[in-house]
Amino acid sequence: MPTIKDVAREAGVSIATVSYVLNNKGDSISAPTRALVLETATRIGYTPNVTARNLRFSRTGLIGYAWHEAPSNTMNTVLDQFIYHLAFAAEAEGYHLLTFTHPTDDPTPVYDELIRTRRVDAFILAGTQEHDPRIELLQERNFPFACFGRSQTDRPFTYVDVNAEQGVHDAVSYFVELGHKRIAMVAWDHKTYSTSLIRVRAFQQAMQTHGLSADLVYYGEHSEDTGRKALQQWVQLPSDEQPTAVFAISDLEAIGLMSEAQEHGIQVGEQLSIIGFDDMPLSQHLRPALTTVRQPIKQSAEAVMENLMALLANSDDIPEPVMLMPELVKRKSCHAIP
Amino acid sequence: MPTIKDVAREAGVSIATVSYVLNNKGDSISAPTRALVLETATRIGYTPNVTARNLRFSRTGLIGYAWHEAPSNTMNTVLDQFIYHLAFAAEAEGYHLLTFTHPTDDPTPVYDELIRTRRVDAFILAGTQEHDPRIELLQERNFPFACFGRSQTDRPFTYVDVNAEQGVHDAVSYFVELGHKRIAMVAWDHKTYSTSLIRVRAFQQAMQTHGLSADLVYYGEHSEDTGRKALQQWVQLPSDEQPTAVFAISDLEAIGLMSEAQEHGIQVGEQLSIIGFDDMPLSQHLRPALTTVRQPIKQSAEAVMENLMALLANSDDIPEPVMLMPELVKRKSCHAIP
DNA sequence: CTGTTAGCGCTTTCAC
DNA sequence: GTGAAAGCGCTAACAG
Repeated sequence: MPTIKDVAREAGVSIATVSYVLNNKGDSISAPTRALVLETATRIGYTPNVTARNLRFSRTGLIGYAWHEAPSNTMNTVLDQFIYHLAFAAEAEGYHLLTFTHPTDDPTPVYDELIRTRRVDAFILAGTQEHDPRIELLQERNFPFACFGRSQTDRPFTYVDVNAEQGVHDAVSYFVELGHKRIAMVAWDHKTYSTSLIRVRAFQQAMQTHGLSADLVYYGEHSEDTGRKALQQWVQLPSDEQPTAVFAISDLEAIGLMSEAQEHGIQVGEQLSIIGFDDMPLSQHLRPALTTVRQPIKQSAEAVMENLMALLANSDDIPEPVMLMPELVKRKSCHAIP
Repeated sequence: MPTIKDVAREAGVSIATVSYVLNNKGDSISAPTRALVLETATRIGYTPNVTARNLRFSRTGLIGYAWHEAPSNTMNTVLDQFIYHLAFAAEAEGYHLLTFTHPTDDPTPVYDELIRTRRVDAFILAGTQEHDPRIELLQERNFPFACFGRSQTDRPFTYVDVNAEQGVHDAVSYFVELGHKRIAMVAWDHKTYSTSLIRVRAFQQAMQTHGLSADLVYYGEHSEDTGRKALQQWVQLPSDEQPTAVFAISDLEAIGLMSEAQEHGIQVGEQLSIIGFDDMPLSQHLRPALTTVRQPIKQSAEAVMENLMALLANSDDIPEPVMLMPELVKRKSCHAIP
């Protein structure tokens, strides 16, 4: 592999000159020399060694991103999409993503190691927790990072999040417009998912706004089965207490809900309206096609990168949080009360 | 951030000594000096700069892996799982994954650039095509790589693949055991997916082995809808020509098939047996739970890394291809012919 | 046993 | 206009 030295030798100039030409620096290179260097470089197929450059500038061109756990059994499509768009957005800015994994219960050592070895220039965090030890670490180390998802912290930090409250509100309002009064929700256990807390609160608030009671909330883990169990429970209720509409915290739960309802002979749509959250790729293909709150994942990824770039350009001033609006995608799983 | 110089100064020794101690080289460092250096290093919090080390060794500790396209609309769970396990396997070997994207139609320039800039030490390719331009490029450049998936090439290369033939054979044999004779298949267009060709051929072969005709093969793109369309077509057939069992090239098509069948009032399992391929996380939750051919994704990722490590250790001898066995996971979507 | 030094490939200040 | 040389942080011959 040719180095800058080879180019210099071939062109009969010094390595400094080659560097100047290639970087358009030192505006005092004669046109002929410049042309000669350029020609020689392409001729012998020279490309700068990125590691050497990195050493010089003490940067890496890498952004660290941790894998969310165990995609083997849970189907975390949102983050799958996020990382893909993130990779794109990073490349648009001349960066690459360095992906890594860490134990669920103790993520910080890996972050610390990556910082200490100067393996990456910054981190992007997704799936942030209410009190996220990673954020604390990064703030303490004064290391650049941007988040997808909010968190409780003492010091401000830059993040992008989806206005789930708005999405939940839209979903509930839509149900109400259709004449529903008994509206239930399937949620996750708060302990494990802070996202759930936000959405449940938004649900309660929205219901209250419409003068409805939010007493039908079923809690479970993130799984298709949770939707099933919720329905099984509600089906036991006296018929006038049974929900006519259900808002599911994610499409996965909505799918479980749908199948279980169908097995109970309940017509989803006609007899039971369902709205999900996330707009999984599969959701539009369900029968009935699932009405759901779609998160703007691509825009989120782009916004996170944008924030990070701003931070990297000027580490003193932390970009303001960005809130993106979700969109209620109306399909066939909701009908009006006759 | 402290450097080796700082340690040397603090400990009152030369940087060479520090380096020796830290790398356990030059077995001639006195115990006291060694202890002193070690103590100083931890005291001032020294960690080697990985970029400097990389420059010295002309390595990067990075393995390039290209994102499969557009996870936004297709649900490519297999590769999603693969990359996750790959990240794990890479870290076990002291590497990290550098992920990148490229245009579908023209991947090679990005690979070329990554090679020329020496951004990565090797590549891992997944979703290999019949004639893969990436493989040609890497072979020509003499750059280390390992594949998940076979391909047609002049020169040998190292790869890991799942013995799809065996999986298809098991599926068909299972149908036959259950008494099925009219067995259909949903497949992908060959042009776009070489994987499909392999599975279709295996299907035809398996059918032939059992003395059955493989005339019921429906071709479509990789989508849930393809399963639906296949069923719609078969339903038109005279009843004695309709399939009693269907093998779907992937679970996604099986899901479409199932829903469509159910909408036609066909009892999946009892009246129509279905087997999928891949064992998507959702598949076990379907009703009936889907019988499917599970690919050993984790083992595949580990085997690919193992091959790559062997190649990196000795680039002269290309590790033999590895064939992993899939497993027929029997659930509820297949019943015996009465 | 430990230190001096060259060098990995590149950028940039300072001289000429 | 161009080149010599220092230096980014680290390793490893080679001296002593």
